[in-house]
Amino acid sequence: MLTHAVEDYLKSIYKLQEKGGKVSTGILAEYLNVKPASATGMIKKLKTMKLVRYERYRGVTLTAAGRAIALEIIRHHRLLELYLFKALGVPWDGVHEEAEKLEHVISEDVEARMDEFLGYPTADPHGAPIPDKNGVVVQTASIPMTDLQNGQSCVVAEVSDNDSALLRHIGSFNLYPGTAFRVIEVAPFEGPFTIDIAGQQVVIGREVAKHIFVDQVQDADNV
Amino acid sequence: MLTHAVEDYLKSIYKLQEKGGKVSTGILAEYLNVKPASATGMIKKLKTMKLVRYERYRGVTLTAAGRAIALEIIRHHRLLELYLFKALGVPWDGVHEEAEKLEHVISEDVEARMDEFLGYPTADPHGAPIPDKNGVVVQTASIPMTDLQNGQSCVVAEVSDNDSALLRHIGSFNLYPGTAFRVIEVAPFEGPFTIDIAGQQVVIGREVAKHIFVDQVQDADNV
DNA sequence: TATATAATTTAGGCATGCCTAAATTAGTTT
DNA sequence: AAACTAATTTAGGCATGCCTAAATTATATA
Repeated sequence: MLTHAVEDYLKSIYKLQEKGGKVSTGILAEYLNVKPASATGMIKKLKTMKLVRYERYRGVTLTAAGRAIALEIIRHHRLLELYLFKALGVPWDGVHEEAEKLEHVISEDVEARMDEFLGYPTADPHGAPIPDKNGVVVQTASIPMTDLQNGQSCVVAEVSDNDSALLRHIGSFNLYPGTAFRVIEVAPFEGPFTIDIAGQQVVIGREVAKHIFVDQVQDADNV
Repeated sequence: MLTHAVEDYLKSIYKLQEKGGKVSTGILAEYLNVKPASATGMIKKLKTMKLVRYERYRGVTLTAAGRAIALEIIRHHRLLELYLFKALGVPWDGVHEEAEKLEHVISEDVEARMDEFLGYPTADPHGAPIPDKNGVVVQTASIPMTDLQNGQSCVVAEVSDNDSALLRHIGSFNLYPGTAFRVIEVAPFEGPFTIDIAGQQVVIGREVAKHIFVDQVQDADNV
């Protein structure tokens, strides 16, 4: 059996690799709230286990075996988040922390039962894709909200899940995945976004907008 | 925060204390599948934490603080067992193992939500009492099935939960808590029990009967 | 190219919680 | 009471995974 630490490192390497190829020791350590020296030690261990490729001072990447484990843990995590949200009513800003602990101990059997209960879902409460049993993930082409211009219409696709307070804030505007809105104004000089959600006008700061990813939709006016 | 090991030791001391007062190092070690020397070390640690009373060579007992923690973990465990059984359909011979891992990581919030979902239950799938939020446990006066005589009628109250194969076996006779049956014959010389469950005759060996606890009921004939 | 700075690795330590082997204590016989 | 046996404790070790401090390597700048 793998230790929780090994699972966490693999998961983190996977996520960091998604946005930037090779992962440096420092970035990984920062992401895991661990000192770089500790990360070096674990990376060496992962290498002997053939779960990562690694050369000193040159960063680390997952092997196929390491990636498979990372995806399994991510699947656990996201299915758990959705299950806690839908079956037990845990608020969406609380599911991440809870799933973080459960993902390492849940059995494949219980996971399969949650999957069935949920109707084999493909996204967690924050819109992140749930890998299937074989580790296949559907990658979306969503863009950050900060890329939007005046007048554009879109649907929330995904929201960063690691900051509980931020999630509560975003939730207070009803900006859950699936919610449609239209940009009314982008204030100049890196200013905030004024948007229209179901007739309500809301102002969203740039820092918040960075954490919201959207899919554009054709505006009704232009059809 | 307490370590998983500390929680497991406290839970085990509680259970062993139930049936026999002071708990010896050896008994505790055997129960936990650990060497006596390891148990000695942990017991000393628990003593410095003021969770147990202990004198060398004289056994160990829980303090009020230790007991409170033990009961909280047992509550987690039994609520989880019932939740897995009822909400996710995990077979009753599998819930123990699963709950053993989850009990250490579940939050009070999630526990409260499961409790509510289940309608504030008082017993787990094996009939063991679930302590309430304040650590109050309702102790039952059930007797082992091996104490029954010819002709007696009773209802299954509780079944030992730690042997998965035994549970499957007991389940195959439908001897779940709440099931009523009547003793037709107790074979002499420590022989097996022949019982009647809803019109079906079944033979139960003594080794199995030891793990089944029952409440006697007044026989209809005698009313 | 020499040097300063940033990133990374090495070295040595610490806490947990387990182990085995040896020493000690308790309890039972003779 | 002496001797034996069983139970328990002490002593010393090991693996995990974290830490700090010092050494090393890579990279940018003068």
